[in-house]
Amino acid sequence: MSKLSEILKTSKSMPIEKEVVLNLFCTNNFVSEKFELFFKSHDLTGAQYNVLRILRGQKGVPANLSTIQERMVHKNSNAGRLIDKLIVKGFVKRNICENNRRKIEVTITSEGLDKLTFVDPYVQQLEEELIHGLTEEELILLNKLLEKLRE
Amino acid sequence: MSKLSEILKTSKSMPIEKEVVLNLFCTNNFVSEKFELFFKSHDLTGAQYNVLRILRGQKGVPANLSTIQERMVHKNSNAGRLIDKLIVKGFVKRNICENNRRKIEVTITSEGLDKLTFVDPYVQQLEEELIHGLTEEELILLNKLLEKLRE
DNA sequence: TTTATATATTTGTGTATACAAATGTTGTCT
DNA sequence: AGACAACATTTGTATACACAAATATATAAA
Repeated sequence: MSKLSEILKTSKSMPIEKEVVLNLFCTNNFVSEKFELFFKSHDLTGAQYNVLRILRGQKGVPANLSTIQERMVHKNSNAGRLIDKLIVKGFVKRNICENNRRKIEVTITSEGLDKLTFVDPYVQQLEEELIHGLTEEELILLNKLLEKLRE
Repeated sequence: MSKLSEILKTSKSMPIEKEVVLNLFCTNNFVSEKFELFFKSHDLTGAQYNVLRILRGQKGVPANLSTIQERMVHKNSNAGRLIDKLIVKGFVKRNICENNRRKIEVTITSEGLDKLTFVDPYVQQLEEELIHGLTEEELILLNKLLEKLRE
């Protein structure tokens, strides 16, 4: 089920630019599904996991909502409500910033850090599994081509 | 804003497998955003456009919901409610199948066909714009690598 | 014919996304 | 100080997605 024509259940050929767009879409779906399935089994979503990683990267320095929002890969999702869910799960805490009471300071809790250290190796394993068919050179090339597409 | 480190606003290096996954995600976002923005300006969504194309491909032969569902790139979305919206817009019509009254026969209307023929050239233009930075060989290579990732 | 099973679609519901408007806070200009 | 714009976050709302349950029809078995 890996070839594009099998996914689209069509025998028609199409211009290469359309093929690239559809291939990108399908491959992203394929990868995202695996990740979301995995995260779900750990009561997380991909976006939540990424926010936790951003907060860990702060090394204790609190981050406010707008910085979290702009660092998120999932640009669309609403950082505020996402943080609320992580608070309920006990993985982050929030305080109003003393110097600027408009801002909110978000920090990862030790439970959040524990969750990350527990989950991280499995994430890496999944990443390795996903790209196992490609050689080092192919991966470098793929990165280069994907980046070039965004220029 | 095309380099991954700029998007993630981080200077950290990361293992290549993580980079590939994030790059895939970001490039797909980049491309999808452009398409959805375009479709929105024509009162369509990407999924709706794809369904219309599937129906045109039927060349008059009605398609039932489950076939539409399995041919859709957007596997997650609900073909039934999506078709309802296209009916409201007048682009498709539905009938109960005479031979098997469980099934629903969906066909594209002439308004739907008109919409497609109007929109199609702009879609192609957008596709060409998106991939303009890559040579023919690079596109072929990218397709190959994306497909290999799904194996 | 009744019962059971498979198929095709519809509906319901909780969650997520997209975007606009509202709220509260700070800084600036007069 | 008062008015006003800029900023950070929250809330509202319409739409979309994901998944389970319900409905309706057809097929097969007893």
